[in-house]
Amino acid sequence: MIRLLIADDQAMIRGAFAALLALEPDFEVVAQVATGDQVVPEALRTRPDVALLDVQMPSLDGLAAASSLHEQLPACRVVILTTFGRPGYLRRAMEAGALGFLVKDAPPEQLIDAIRRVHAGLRVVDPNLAAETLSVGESPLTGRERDVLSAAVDGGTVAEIAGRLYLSEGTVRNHLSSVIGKTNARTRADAARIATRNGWL
Amino acid sequence: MIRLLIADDQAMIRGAFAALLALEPDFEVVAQVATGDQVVPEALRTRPDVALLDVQMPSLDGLAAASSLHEQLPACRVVILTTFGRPGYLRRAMEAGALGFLVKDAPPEQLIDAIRRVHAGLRVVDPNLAAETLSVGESPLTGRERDVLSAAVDGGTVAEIAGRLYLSEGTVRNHLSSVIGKTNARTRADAARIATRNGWL
DNA sequence: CGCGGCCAATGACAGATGTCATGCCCGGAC
DNA sequence: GTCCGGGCATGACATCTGTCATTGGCCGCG
Repeated sequence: MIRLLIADDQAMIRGAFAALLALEPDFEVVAQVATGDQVVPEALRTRPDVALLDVQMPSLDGLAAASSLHEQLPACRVVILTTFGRPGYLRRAMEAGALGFLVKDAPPEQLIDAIRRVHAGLRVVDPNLAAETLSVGESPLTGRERDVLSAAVDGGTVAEIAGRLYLSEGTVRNHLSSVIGKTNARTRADAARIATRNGWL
Repeated sequence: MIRLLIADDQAMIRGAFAALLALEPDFEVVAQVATGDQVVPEALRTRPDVALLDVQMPSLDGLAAASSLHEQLPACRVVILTTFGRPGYLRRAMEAGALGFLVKDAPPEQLIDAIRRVHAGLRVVDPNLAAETLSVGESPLTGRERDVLSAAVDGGTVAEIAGRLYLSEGTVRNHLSSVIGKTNARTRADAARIATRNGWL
């Protein structure tokens, strides 16, 4: 019997996954949580064999939750599940100690299969995404560049970003210029789009 | 017995919903499709009582699929299901003849309940979203403004947008300026964000 | 018919943005 | 120790953006 924990912020999806997985005779869903910070406490209480974590969750995302879970309960294997197949996510998931990484548009059998494999200690990664991750490479952005770009995604002006980060406008412009160069973007908005798509933010 | 059609581009979600709904003794999932353009043909073949349509689907979105389904098979009630509770979606869903509108972070029981109610001919709408829709109001954008803003979302320059739409740069700037004013945004990127959030694109 | 709205375009202007050169400080690598 | 890269800043520059006034053509409506 494989004991499962499901973490996803969307209740309907969570319930649907639980229903899907409960159909398997050797699966048992022992916990469901909606936020990242509930993962570790609930896992310590219910001792699942495998944790299914969505990347997008409020208060603590699935990747961060994975790493603290891996640290505090190494016996529990982690499968990361996400809507968006972003290269950076996969890289971070691996660094966080996850064994499995799936995108939600794969067929359900693949999830079921992945859970069994991961439970057996094997790694399971979407092959297309793995290839893309290798081709995209790591984020070329420095820490500060990432900060500045993150502050720019909501469409604010340079002055606002500078104010928010306590920097001079010139410095913000320099960082943004550097980011635009590194991402081969044409404008700051384009750079934000590219960095987001690659999971660099 | 309520016969169901499920349309969602993400196979895993589709399968999970199917599993969840099949647990109900009076539900029967008779069709699953991945794209909007498959909805009508499949519905004509399988004659479902209720169609569950996701908004985000390739080639034809759930809202467009809803309206042609409503036209060609009025007996089939439509429930729109979406990840993003955007006011504009709800408005368009109602115009397309949908009876139900739910966001995916509602609990699963609500979906089950909604299907039964919709099957009985009742309307089911998320109350929070309904309130927000009323407060946000209709899109203030003219057709051309929407075109220009849509072409601007990917972060291109004015020159690129002008080229793509066969307009002069000045005209594009005028439209963008108008959009920025109407959305109370500070920059074009901000306007794009606001319009997207409201489902105006 | 005239009015108003949408669309397209032009010209002009202030201000924002992206780029570049240059300088300083710091910490880690050699 | 020196060297180098990251972070921060300044100043200068060309260009791009956002705004405004104005013009004209094209509907649709009273």
